Amino acid sequence: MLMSQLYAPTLRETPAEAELASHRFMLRAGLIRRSAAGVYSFLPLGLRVIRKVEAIIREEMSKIGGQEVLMPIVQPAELWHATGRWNDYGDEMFRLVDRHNRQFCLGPTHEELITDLIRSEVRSYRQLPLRLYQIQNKYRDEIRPRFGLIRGREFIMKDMYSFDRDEQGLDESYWACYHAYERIFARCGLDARPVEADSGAIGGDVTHEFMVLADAGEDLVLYCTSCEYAANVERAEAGPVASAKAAGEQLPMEEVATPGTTTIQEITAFLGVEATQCIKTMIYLADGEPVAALVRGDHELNEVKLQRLLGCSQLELADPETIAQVTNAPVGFAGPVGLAVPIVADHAVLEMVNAVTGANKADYHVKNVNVGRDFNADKAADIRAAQPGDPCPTCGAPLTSAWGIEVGQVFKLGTKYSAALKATFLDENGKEQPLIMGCYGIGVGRTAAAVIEQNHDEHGICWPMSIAPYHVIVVPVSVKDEQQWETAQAIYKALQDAQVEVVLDDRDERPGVKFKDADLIGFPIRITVGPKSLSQGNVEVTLRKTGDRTEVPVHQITEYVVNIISKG
RNA sequence: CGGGGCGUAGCGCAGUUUGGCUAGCGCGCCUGCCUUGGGAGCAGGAGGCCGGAGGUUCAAAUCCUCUCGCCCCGACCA
Repeated sequence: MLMSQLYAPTLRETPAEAELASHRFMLRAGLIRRSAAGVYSFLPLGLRVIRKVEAIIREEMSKIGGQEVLMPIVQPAELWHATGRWNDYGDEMFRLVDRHNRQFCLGPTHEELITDLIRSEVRSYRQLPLRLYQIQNKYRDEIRPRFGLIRGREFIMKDMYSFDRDEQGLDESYWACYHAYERIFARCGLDARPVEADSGAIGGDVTHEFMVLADAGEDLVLYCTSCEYAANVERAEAGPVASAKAAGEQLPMEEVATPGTTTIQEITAFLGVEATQCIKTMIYLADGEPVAALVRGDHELNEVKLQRLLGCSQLELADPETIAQVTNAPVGFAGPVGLAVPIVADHAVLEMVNAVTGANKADYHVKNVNVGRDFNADKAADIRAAQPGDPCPTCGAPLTSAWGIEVGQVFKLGTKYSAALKATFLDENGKEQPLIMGCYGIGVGRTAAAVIEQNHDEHGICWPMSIAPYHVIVVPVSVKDEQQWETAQAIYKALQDAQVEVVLDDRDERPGVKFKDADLIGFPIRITVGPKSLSQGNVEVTLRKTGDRTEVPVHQITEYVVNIISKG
């Protein structure tokens, strides 16, 4: 490909919309252009990268017996009604109505479709296991699309669905895919790590997310530095805390005036106590029913854990009116003593002695509150967010935290969809059983973006060889110099003949312009054909990632480059 | 959805507070000259319904009303 013909409109300045490195460089290097919020076109260079990521995915899916299918983006509402997700998905689903007033959605995912697709054909255990996958656009009307391809409303996703006869089969499918994902991300040049995760609306109980650790990540990951434990903060178990019970005698409860102090920070300053002595009481509405959740003052409540514990489909902080009704006080003075709604307490709260908490009375708190004597929790559970420094649930060493970009997730779904859609098979005994399902997604565009987050410098992208849009760019310092131009063309042709993906920068530009564009786009190898080296019969090979420069004789250049590429 | 901000040339922005002649600047683009190892220089040039609609006014990018779009923070999220 000639640079003068390549549709890669590079930008000198960064468009105002972009903040993250991946977003900035994808725009500046001419990989993508925005069409609407969270909706992008892929230009030739961007598409080449996407296709390479997809090719790696296809190879690895194929290795574990995955067969590719293509399913509709437009999906009928009935299937979604059958699983209840037409409602559960809420505003995140793009919905449309046809001329006959029939309802459809743009598929945010394909569990319903795939289950419908196989349920009439798969009849026998002899047809199992079955692993089907698709790579295609999916649609989610995100509340806030951002960061370019990292959180779009239209995005390319690979999803594999597995169908097995029993739990053991599911386990095999799950771990086969888990290991395929490790290979896929490694081949894309990513440092990705699997972490335990929450399964959210999609259902299921066992699940791992593959996280690319990067400051730009949207998920907080807690991991252990001395063992393999790693988990999304939504899921991370909070270990036990030191009990205060032995430390002190229970003192008589005492009401104190605390005018205008509604936050833990204000209370600790006003009363001169530690946050660890305070009980934070939050009133939630679980499917509309009020419930009080207690955590220690220095802890954060984990809503995902609370929701899972309560088994509700909607969980939100109660509005001020409800709080006033439940606690007889304005927001900021809630406490468990004498409260008439169900109380859920974090384990750490049960270990507290002589705690400070709201008095359920405007401008008052109570001191020396003790569990068992002054109030009882209806449920005690792990409902706080684990935090850095907490003991690892596996080995007890302190946990560390980091931000992660979720590039893939594997789920054991079980029978949620097969039961709802009556996808069954006959086992060896002729007995009808629901198929046991798993699903396994990879965000393709997001993976490419994550690669840039981990592989860039101030000048631009540093593509790993495996997914670089082209391997090599040949840059003659001056195309007007006959010897340089002839040599550059000869090298270009020789590399093409050797199946190298190469671009020749044939533009009559000053060298600085060509070098800047080469760095921005991120060709892993640059061959500079200039007067200095050429007088020695050499050209200069520069590696984008390391900046290493090597003089190579013109007649050896093809072999030299092919060798670098084959090493990845 | 709540809070904040922005829509003026392909990109980045000024001008809007205090209405006034032909709407500017840098980059990019086109032509010519010149230059060729890290985004050169000179000269000439093209490109705008100032997001859209309505209103006020002798006069609107500028004031008013409505609307559409985008960005950031939060809530939310396979």
